[in-house]
Amino acid sequence: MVDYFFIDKSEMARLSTDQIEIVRGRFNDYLRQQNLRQTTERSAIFESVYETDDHFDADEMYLRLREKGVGVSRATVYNTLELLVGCNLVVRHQFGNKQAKFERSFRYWQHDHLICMDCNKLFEFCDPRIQSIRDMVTEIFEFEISHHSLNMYGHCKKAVCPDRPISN
Amino acid sequence: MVDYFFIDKSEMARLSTDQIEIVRGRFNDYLRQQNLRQTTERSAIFESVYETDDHFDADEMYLRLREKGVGVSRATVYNTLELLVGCNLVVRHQFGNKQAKFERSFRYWQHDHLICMDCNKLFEFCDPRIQSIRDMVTEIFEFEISHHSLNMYGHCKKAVCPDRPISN
DNA sequence: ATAACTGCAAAACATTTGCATACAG
DNA sequence: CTGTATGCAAATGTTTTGCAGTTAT
Repeated sequence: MVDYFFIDKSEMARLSTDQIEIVRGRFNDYLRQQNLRQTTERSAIFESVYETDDHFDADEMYLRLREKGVGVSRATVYNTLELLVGCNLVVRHQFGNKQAKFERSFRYWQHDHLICMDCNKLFEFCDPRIQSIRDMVTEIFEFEISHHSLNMYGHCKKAVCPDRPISN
Repeated sequence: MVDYFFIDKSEMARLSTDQIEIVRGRFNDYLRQQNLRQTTERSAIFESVYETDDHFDADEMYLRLREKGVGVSRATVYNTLELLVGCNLVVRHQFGNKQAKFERSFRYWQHDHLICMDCNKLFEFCDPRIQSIRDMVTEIFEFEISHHSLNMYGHCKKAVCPDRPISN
C-alpha cells in the first residue's frame, strides 16, 4: 500500500564509479560553460560531497575536508557549494532557523523531510500528492515552480525519543 | 472547482475589536499561567502584531514600534515574538535562507506559501491534500506532527515579473 | 599573460546573552 | 520587597566580502 512512501536509502546510496564519473563530467561541463575554472579545491570539494550520502552543512564539509588533509578555506567551501547548487548537483535545505544543510542531488529521488524536534533526526518521505499540489499551484498562479520545500516538524510518539539528547 | 484554493485575505484581515479582545485575553492568560509578567512592552508588541495582517520580521516590528513612539529594544521584540509563538498566537516562517518572518495566527487559515524568486512577493494557498500527507506521515512514522512548512519557489510566467527589482 | 580563484581576516547580518537597572506582582 | 523583565552593548554563529597573492587556461 505505501511502499513508495519510504525512501530506501540503500537504493540511492553510494554511486558507482561510473556514475560518479558522469556527475563529475557534468560539473566540469558546467564550469566550462560558465567560463569558470576547474581548480583542485573545487574538484576536492566535489569529490567529498559525492562521497557522502547524508545531509551536511558548510562547516561540516569544511572540517571533513581538513580531516582528509585537503586544505581549503571556508570561503571556498561556500563558494563551491553554491556552484554545485547552481548546476543542480546539490540541493540546499533550510530546516527551521538552523544553518543551511546540503545534500547531493544526482539520482536524487524527490523527497521531503520529517524532523524530530527532540533529537533533530531527519526522516525522508515521498508522497505523490505533493506533485499534484505543485501542478495545481503552477496552473492557478501561472508560476513556474523551480523547487519546493516541505518539512514536517514533530515528536516521535514512542514514550521517550531514543535519541533525545540528555539535558535539563 | 478550486475556490478553496485561494486565500481570501479580506476574510481574515483585520480582526474586530471584540476578537482582538479575545486574543489579548489569551496572551495574558498565557503569561499568567507561565508566571510571566504583563509588561507595557509585551502589551505594546502584542497590539502592534495584531494590528497588522502581513508577514513581518523582527526588525521590521522593532522599527514599526519605534515609529509609533513605543520605545522597546530589539531584545524585547525577539523575546516577545518568541512568547507569542509559544502560545500559538504567532507563527514563524523561514523562507529560504532569509531572516525569520512572523505572521499572526488567530483565525489563521492553515495555508502554505508560494514565493516569487524575482520580486520576493508572497502568495498564499491552501490545498486539502497537504492534510492527507500529514495524516499519512503521522501514521507511518508514528510521529505527532506539530507543524509543517510547505514553500514553493518559482517565477511568475508573465513575460516580466511586474515587481522585479531593477538591478544589473 | 591575465582574468579568475584562493585564503585570510574583517565585515555583515540576524539573533542571543550578560548584566546593571527598572518595575510588576 | 523580590524576582523578572528590560535596555544596552557585547557576543555569537553563519555567511559574505575585500584584497593581496596564486593559479588555471
